[in-house]
Amino acid sequence: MYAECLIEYPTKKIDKYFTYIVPLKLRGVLKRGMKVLIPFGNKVINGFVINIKNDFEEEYSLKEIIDIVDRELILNEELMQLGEYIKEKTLCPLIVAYQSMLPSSLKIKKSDVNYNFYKSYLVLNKDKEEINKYLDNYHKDNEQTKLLKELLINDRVLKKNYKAYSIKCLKEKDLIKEIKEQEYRINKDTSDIIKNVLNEEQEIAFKEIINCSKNNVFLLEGITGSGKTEVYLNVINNTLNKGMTAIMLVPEITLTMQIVNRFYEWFGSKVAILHSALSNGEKYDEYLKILRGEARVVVGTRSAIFAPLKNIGVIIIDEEHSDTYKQENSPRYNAKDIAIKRGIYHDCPVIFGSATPTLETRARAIKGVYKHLKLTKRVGLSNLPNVLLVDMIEEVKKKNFIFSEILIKKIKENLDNNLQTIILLNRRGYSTIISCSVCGFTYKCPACDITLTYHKSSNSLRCHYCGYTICNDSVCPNCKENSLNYLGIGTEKVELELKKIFKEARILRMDQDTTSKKGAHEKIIQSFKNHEADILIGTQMISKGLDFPLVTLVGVINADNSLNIPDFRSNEKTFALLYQASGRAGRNKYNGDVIIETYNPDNFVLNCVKNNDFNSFYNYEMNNRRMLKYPPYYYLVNIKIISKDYNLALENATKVCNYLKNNIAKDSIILGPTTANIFKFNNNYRFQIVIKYRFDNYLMKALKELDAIYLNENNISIEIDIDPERI
DNA sequence: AGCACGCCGACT
DNA sequence: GTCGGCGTGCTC
Repeated sequence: MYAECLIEYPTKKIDKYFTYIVPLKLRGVLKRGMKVLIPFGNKVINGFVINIKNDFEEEYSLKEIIDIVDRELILNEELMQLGEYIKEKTLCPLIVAYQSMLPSSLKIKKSDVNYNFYKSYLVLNKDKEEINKYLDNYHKDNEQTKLLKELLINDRVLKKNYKAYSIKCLKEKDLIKEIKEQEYRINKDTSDIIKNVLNEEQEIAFKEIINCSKNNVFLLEGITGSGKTEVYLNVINNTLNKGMTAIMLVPEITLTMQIVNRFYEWFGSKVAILHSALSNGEKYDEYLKILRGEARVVVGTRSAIFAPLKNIGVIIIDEEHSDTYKQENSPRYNAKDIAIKRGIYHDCPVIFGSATPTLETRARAIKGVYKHLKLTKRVGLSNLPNVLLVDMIEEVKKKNFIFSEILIKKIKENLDNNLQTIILLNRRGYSTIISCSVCGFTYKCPACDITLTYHKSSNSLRCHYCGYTICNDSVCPNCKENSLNYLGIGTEKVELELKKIFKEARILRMDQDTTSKKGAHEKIIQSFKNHEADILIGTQMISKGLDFPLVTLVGVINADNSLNIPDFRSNEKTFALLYQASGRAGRNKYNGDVIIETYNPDNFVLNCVKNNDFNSFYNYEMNNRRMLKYPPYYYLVNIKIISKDYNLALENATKVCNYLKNNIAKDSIILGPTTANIFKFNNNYRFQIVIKYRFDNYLMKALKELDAIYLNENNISIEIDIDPERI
């Protein structure tokens, strides 16, 4: 008996099957989809079984499989096929597709790590009568007595609650023994909660979804605060009651703990969570719960779409517009595509939910490809906030460089009324450009092509792409003058300036710099929620799905920031960011205000935010996309040609371009080569070519061939991103 | 990916 | 004469 295996190395050079002999002891046990330990070259590595067959025709001298890594861990047939699909669609090595499905990836070298988690308990080794007799003769009032008495009442006690010495004595007397039981690290119970009655719109959406048990994709378009989560919870509840299972994806778990806790309240231990912030042990536990069928609802981030659930009854993608659903490295899959693929396999509904869906999704909903469900009313008493655009050109004339008059006035009002304020600025650090006013020198990262950001708290200059850090010595390194200017505003500066203006205000800042430690997110959010601070300053991470009842004011500093990013989605991203941020204001009985500071108060996108008008934005941007031939009218492929050698990169970019011109459909558009968005990154020069196409029967073949050409090149590499999130 | 093998340059 | 550079090719 023989097994065809993939090798754990995630490279295209070795993306093929290797045949091994199945030893007698594993016959009948070894299955397709299992991780195995195999000799390869002169090393022992992990492999992954693709096929088991009875004969082999090759002339190799075969080696034997050493062992199965984990007998419980096995990829089912659906996921095995899904792996092939991902390889085909994203041009990744097959093993990479499977690695992204498994919890602790195949890459882990120490294959002897046992992730099973045990707790040790103590139990009686004699019957209770004998123990009582023993206690009658043993009169000391020590821990041993206490332990025995405890065990007469409870069947077992936790070992760690007692001293090793006492345990040792009792063991020697043969009175107690130790047992081990496997435990899950995460264990939640349902709690009695008020399950809100659905309003009319929610009820309609709920009914539509549950009455269509077949495969259908829904867009649940609901404004912020309209209670999409309640619809999800009811749909999932209904699915579980039918004996089926459910997956729900969220953009980032740490910021969505409020939703996860709702899931625990409703479904308790039936919920498994999967995301990257879990420890390897926790991941393993949650994965086992799913494999064993104990967890029937999976909540998680992108890769949770591969949860090995059987009999899936619904798949939900919350905040559908989030860019986190697209993986930015190999395999470059989009969880939304996988959701649709799995939805077809299980013939179950797929729900995309958002207040600001992507144009692609909304266009499909309007065309009738997806079913369009709408929630237009905010739940409870809350009203939509008033949005004000402030012209910063006028403010600068009044020497207000960061905060406009009206923003300061409103913050003050909020402080006086004991209400909370959120300030959004999509740039971290203190100052984003440091340049010399004498010689014009500007600090740049030596490995990347961007300016360094000044961080005042650590007095350092940092590259936000590669992490390069140097100490700031306050003089221009070029002309040695003490003439450095600190331009461009970051969250750190906003915090310090606000502290100067409002000396008694309690201010929190949430950005990558203040949330690098595990649990820091939750701590800041909880603290703000408990009203331990008046003002929360942060980057876009504060705009997502958070619900703070006392926040009545949201201020946006330099809203133009994200409009000016050179990407076809920058309008869409800006609208979503500002619209979602606005949704943080006035989620309760208070009315909310949103103040957006901009140098372009006439900008159409910003005015759509002001008018809370997604429809106008949609029509405007669809028109842009149609004219510029972008999605949803055209599909995109982004090809990057990367080398440490500038000339080599440029030369090959031109070659690739010519190759494409000769090998793909004539009506497909080839743009470039141009410099990539981050032209130089980690000392690599990056050129890119963008393909826009509608139907192209030659494209995939050409891309595969291109990939193969660069396989054996050493100083140059190529990256192909099909349906890129940004270009 | 990792490693061995192999063929040319500058050193104790 | 040897140590070591990294180009090439193989791993069931």
